[in-house]
Amino acid sequence: MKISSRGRYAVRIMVDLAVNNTGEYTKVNQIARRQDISEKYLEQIISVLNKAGYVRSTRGAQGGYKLAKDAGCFTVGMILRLTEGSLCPVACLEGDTNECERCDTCETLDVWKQLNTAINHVVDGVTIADLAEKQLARQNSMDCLI
Amino acid sequence: MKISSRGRYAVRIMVDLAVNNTGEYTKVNQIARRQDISEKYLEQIISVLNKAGYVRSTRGAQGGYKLAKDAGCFTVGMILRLTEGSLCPVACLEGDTNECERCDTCETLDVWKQLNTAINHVVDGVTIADLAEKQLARQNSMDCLI
DNA sequence: TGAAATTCCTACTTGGTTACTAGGTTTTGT
DNA sequence: ACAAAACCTAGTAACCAAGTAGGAATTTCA
Repeated sequence: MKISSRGRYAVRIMVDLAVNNTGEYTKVNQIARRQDISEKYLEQIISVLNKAGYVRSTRGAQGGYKLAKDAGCFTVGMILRLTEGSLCPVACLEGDTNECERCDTCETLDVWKQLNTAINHVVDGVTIADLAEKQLARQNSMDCLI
Repeated sequence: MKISSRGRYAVRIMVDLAVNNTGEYTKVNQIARRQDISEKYLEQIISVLNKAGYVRSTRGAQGGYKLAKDAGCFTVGMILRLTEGSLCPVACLEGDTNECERCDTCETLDVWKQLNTAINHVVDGVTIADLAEKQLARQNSMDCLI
């Protein structure tokens, strides 16, 4: 029941792009430095976000990445499902029909459904913009102390 | 973000013992047959439940297992934490103090906290007795159809 | 036009975990 | 004594996570 590094990093990358958004393209090595993630690994993860159309890229010198849309358009759930695969706590709840043979008499299906609902409710209720805003607020309050 | 077979099986074993509770000891092969789980694998899982004091056993002929307490005393969360380890979606929320270096500035910690709370709320809010009751109700309604 | 900077693509590696299977030991009722 | 059970430990095959590595393709700029 752990979120993998891939998923966690993907969310952090999106928030990083939102927080440091200047309209320009951000390079992988900048994100990597700020987020303390290996450049090579980050490359792989951001390429998934790119193929899904969540970020936009340009190659070559002065290239980089930026969010494809407003940060408010992306929920944490979207990012996690993309990078983690399904967030269902049990395989039988994936897809439209339950393929499990025991599903009609399953004693435990109900708990997994509740769990699934609760998880989705949280991750689909938080956007990258929400997280970015909080981060900016935190940074500002830190600046005041200096 | 999947519950493992171990965890799922452990919950089913507990519910099975609750549903089929006669006061007598139930043999592993009976549970295995009803639940369609390999006897040997089930043995290993139930031994964890035994060591935790959730079930009680007697060896030898006519031996077996039964719930150590009333089914209402056991939550799904207890069983899962025992067999899965922690249910925290991220490692840094385990334990009393957050050991993560970035935790003071972490952009994403808040989502994981919300997720953790939501998960705990579900699994700690459902007992083995709840599941067993529903199962018995289901069985009775099936009997009526025959 | 050439060099540098950058994304893009693919393969590999290492280590751990899951989900079992297998085989033997101990205990106990009859 | 014997059979039926729980108990214990080791092994194993397959998979996945979390990277590392190296080079190809593309773009900018001097």
